[in-house]
Amino acid sequence: MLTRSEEDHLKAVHALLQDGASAFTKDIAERLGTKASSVTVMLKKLTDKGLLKHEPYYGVKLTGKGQTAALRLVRKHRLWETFLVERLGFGWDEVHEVAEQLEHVSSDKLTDSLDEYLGHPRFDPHGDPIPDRNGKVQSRNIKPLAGCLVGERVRIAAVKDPSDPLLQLLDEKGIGIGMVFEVHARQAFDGSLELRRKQGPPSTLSALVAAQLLVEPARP
Amino acid sequence: MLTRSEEDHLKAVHALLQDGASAFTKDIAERLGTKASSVTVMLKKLTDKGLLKHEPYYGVKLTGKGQTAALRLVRKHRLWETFLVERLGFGWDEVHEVAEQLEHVSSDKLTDSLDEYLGHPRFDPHGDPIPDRNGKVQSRNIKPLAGCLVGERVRIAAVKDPSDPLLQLLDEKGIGIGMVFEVHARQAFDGSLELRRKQGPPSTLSALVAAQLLVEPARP
DNA sequence: AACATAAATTAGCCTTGTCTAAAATATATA
DNA sequence: TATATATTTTAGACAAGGCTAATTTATGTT
Repeated sequence: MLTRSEEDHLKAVHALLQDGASAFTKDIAERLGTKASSVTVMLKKLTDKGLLKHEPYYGVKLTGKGQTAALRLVRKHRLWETFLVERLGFGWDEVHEVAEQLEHVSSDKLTDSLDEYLGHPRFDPHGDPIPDRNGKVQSRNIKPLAGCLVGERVRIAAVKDPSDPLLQLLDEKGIGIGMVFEVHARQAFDGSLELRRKQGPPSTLSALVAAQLLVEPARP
Repeated sequence: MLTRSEEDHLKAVHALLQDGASAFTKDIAERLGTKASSVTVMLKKLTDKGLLKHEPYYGVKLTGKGQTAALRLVRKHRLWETFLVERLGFGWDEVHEVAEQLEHVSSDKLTDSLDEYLGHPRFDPHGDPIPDRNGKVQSRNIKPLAGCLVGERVRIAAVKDPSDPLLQLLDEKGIGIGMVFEVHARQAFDGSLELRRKQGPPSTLSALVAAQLLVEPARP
């Protein structure tokens, strides 16, 4: 059984390793709002429990056991986010903090029942994949919107680092997961993009925001 | 903001005071699976926070603020139990432990959304009333014992017309307000009922007496 | 009244998880 | 290569919340 703090550290490591990056003590601390010295202690503890490999002064890697545990947490987090948005009517920018608490409730029966109740969703409201009960995630052909060519037709698949201000901005511009756009123009001087949708007004996005949006190919 | 342990103690006090009984340190400890000495410390802490009145060596009472906080916990607990049973298909005997965890999730928006999602239920799967967002509890779901079915588990809530001889009779049979029984058998020919309690001997009541007793559903 | 017993409290210790400050290590630069 | 800097780890302190053991208070009995 893991404590809440252990779970938080495990999830932070998993999140940092996600993008192919490596997980450093200071990054974990920053992500959790604690100090590096505290993280060191927890890393040792999780290593002793066989959840990760921690070579002092070098990086951290997840063991198979740690990977499994981390994926269970991710699964719970994203299932709860889905529940909050789809059933309780939360905005997609209001769910993170609450899901952060709900994910620590430990009951396999609860998790699996919720999964079934929601119809085994494979992606959460932010477009991130939900691991199934065996830890399998559905993979997709996604890339940053910023790298798309003019004329490409794409579906918004996910938000890379979903911060509240960013989600709110997207909400204001009427951009959400699952929506389909055509890249209509790119400003050479600042890299901003103009998107067209089938109906409704076009939207202009800064290069910075476009780099945060992950898209998948969409049929015309 | 209350810690989880503070919430647990507050709820224990509230539960003990429910039946008109008084809350003693050792009872709280027993209920929480801790030691009396630990409880004493927490009682002092909650008293300092203005949630209860604790006269050392005498009892504990809830302040208005404490009552409000306790009712919010009860509300969350029972709403989650309802959700688990009605939506996720849990058995009524499987929900307590999970609801015990879920009730500590702090988000008013979550609680109120859940309440609305469930259609503002007024009683949980055990028949216990669910306080509304202002702490109001629905007048209880009471009915004459005489109309109960064999197998029902009920708490004695009131005596309809309390005459001295009747009260004396009940006293002799060891029956009082707040006690919980299971209706174990009904004699067809005269309508008399046999009641079983958790410990101790069974009691047989005439149909006349059973008509005088008002009961409410009780959890096992 | 005096004493025995039960319950509550206090005192002191332990574990967990955090912190700060100091020491150790790795890395970049002159 | 030597050294400056950034990062990590270690050492020691502290608060929360639990425990045991000893003390205090209330209550019941002779």
